[in-house]
Amino acid sequence: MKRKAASPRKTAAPFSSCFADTEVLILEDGGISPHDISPMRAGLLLKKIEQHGGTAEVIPANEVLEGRLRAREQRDSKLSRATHVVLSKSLEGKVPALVERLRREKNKDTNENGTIYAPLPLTVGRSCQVVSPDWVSDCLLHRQLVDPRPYLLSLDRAERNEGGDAYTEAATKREEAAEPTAGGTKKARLSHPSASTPTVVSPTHAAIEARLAPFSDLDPTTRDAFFAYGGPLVLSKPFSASFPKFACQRPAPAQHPNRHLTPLFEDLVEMYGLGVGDKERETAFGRVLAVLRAWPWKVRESKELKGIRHVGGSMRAVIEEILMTGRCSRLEKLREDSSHRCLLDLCRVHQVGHATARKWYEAGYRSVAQIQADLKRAEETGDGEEQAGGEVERYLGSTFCTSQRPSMEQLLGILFVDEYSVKMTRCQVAALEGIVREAALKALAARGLGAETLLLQTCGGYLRGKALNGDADVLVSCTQAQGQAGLREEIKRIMQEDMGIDLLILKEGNTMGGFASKPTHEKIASHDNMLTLIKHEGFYRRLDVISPPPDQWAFCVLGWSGSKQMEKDLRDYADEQGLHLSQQAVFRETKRLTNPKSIDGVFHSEEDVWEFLGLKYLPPRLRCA
DNA sequence: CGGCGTACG
DNA sequence: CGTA
DNA sequence: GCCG
Repeated sequence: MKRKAASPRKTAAPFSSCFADTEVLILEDGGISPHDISPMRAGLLLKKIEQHGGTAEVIPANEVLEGRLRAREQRDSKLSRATHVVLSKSLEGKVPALVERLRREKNKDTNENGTIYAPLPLTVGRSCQVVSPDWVSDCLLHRQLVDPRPYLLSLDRAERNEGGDAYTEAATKREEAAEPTAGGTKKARLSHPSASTPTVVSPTHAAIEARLAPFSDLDPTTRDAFFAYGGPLVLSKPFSASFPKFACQRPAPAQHPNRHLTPLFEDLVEMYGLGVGDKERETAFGRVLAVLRAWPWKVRESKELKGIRHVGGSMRAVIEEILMTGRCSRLEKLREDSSHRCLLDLCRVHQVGHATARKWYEAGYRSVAQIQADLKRAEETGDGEEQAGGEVERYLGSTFCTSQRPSMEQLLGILFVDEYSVKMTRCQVAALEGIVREAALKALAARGLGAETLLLQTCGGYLRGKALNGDADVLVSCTQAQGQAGLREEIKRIMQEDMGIDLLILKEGNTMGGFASKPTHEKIASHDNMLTLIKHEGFYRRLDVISPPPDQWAFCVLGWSGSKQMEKDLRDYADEQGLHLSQQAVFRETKRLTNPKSIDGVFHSEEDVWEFLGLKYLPPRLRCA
């Protein structure tokens, strides 16, 4: 039964123009109590003001207090002057400092570091009124611009300290203009009708909007997706209490507000994993990194993260140091160690991790370049015989090859170390996908199967929307099982023989007949895959082609889409539900689930899998944890 | 204090 | 042990 | 390093 086409939205008339001609500057303070202006609340206020005909902008109060306003942020400002400034009660005591800072920022063009400040979007001391957020709520409630006087912040301290300046003169005038007996005191401290009932902006919808607000720099698609994601958010509790335990329960967009923290955590993960070789520490930092990538607003104090799973004392200490100094002494200490630097360099080679790098290091090799030099010597002193497609053999007599016995893959990794590090644009990944598609269509056509039976999806970072990718993970299958059998092998052959493509095969998996065994005694045909270097536009590109049977399609797409942390947490989460998730299927105890939906026993899409696990679906672009 | 994702080559 |  |  279809929905009425013209079903009017419940919120048919949510808009008014009560904020017309007002330009509101909201100072967000990062607090989470009902009286604070959390980023969530700030976003909500902003949205509401804009919906009702006004203009608004959110500025972090800390940045004003600390003089960290950036010229760029100011240039982007929609406001040339504010008619109202919204401050929380918790900042009331800081009003003098804020006023002072606002005036200073307004009057100077550069700070001590030479950073250029654009004029603040605030005409201090003119008609601008500093009010509590409840003014906004009450305007909304009455659908009109209410008298701001009861909501004015107390400026007595400001008056005392800053006597005679334009701001306090205006403030004084405002107070004089007010009924002399209003409240019986000049200190009209946030007293107003709804002071005892903290502004309730409760619907789930509002919560989602608010959670969305910090992501205003997201592209519209991601923004909409994030909007659609309800998430386990409870406004009545502190946000940290409703922050989900698992990465698969929270959206993590590529562009997130904590990029002042994540790059250093990425470095810590790499350093502990490859440099130090402490994989437990690596996972610990990786989990915190995932938290930061999903935290919906800019962390300003490490204590905001108190109580979040995986973020313990030493993690908060690291965060605090980065917030205070922009640096991480712990990481710097590790970087000073030259052995760590060498190990990281050696790990650039494909098929070389911490253990192999250490082995080579202990044998005296300090860099990839050094190994390349060794190989080059062998090439020059050797017979130099050219062997088509077999240049590797030329080096087999080198000191390095005889003493370290690198695998063929590693040798290729050394020779092509620069090519491996070159990333592809999305366009180039799409081109590789096109090549695989062409080969797959030919293979299917040869079996009398049409294009409509082709299943093809490029997963990995590409599917998550990454602009640059180190490889292309292309999944290929066929809705008809007989079309999938041997498909990957056929694609390889067509690419090499019919299309004349230069393919270096690094690895080929189960060319049929392999079975997954671990979680079940039931036999499940595993994926047919290959890892190759494909020459394209003059570069060798890493191309993975994976071909699962059609009934495993959804699990495979999910399993190859990442991020790594997302995959880990999906499995952890499944375990907690008494289930087992693999790239082939979901298992309960030891038996594969074949008929969970009691319809036809097939998971057709990623969505089906998420739903079965009891998870809100996260589109790939929100899996950047 | 054990465990940290998991299957595969 | 390294990779996805 | 953090959790159960």
